[in-house]
Amino acid sequence: MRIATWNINGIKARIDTLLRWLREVSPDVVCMQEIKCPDDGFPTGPIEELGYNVAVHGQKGFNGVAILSKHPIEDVRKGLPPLDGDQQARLISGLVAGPSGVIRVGSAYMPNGNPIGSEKFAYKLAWLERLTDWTRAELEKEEMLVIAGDYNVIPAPLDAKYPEFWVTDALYTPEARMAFRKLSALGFTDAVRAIDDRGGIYTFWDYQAGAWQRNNGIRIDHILLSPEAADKLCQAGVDRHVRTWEKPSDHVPVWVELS
DNA sequence: ATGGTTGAAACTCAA
Repeated sequence: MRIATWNINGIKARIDTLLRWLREVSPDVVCMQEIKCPDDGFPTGPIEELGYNVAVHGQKGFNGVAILSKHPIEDVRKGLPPLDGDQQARLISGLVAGPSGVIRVGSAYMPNGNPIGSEKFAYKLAWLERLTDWTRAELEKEEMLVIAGDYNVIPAPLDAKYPEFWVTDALYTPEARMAFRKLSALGFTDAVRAIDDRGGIYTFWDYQAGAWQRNNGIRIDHILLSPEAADKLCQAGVDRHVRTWEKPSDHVPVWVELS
């Protein structure tokens, strides 16, 4: 079964693009980020018409995550513990029973964290630590767990066309990269990296300064697999061609194929 | 040093 993640950058502005991609790829599960709408603003109708169930954790204007699934989504959990005082909608998870078995699938949108040293940067690092705490508890269940999303972290130099360009950016700070490594080290497999260890695989190109035309890209959207899920990893990749479509998101979909 | 772009929502912010 195919599980994908896509930072859509505004579901209302991108619904036709999403439907086109769903028809083309027909993934079993899609983790979405930056839907930028409240729950009742999500265009569930046309998505359900394509055979998907929908779970949404929305927010007006900013952030917002969702899960689409051809299989029923059970035990949906919204938000990242501790929930008190955190108004930002950046995590949703649910149990999906598909051809590969029962998987807890999480759609995660890590904070951007710029500029470095700001309150936002501190929130980013704290959020990654909270996610690490949450996943540590989940991993103890020794069940299939897939955390897919926009991590807003460039893990290594080969994950950027021009790494030196990013040294003053929160996405590439030693602190952010260390936090991502600490999360991964709990036992996750970075699916795309496990399949292909070469450079030049990017998931995001800025709208500005001709980043796409210059292939000035970075790999910040990741699919992390628990050991039980990694055992079933067959293939992984990036739907790069979607960036050539009209009115594209600045991110492209990333996917895994599990047996 | 600045500008370059986009979405959502509102006369600006976040990315």
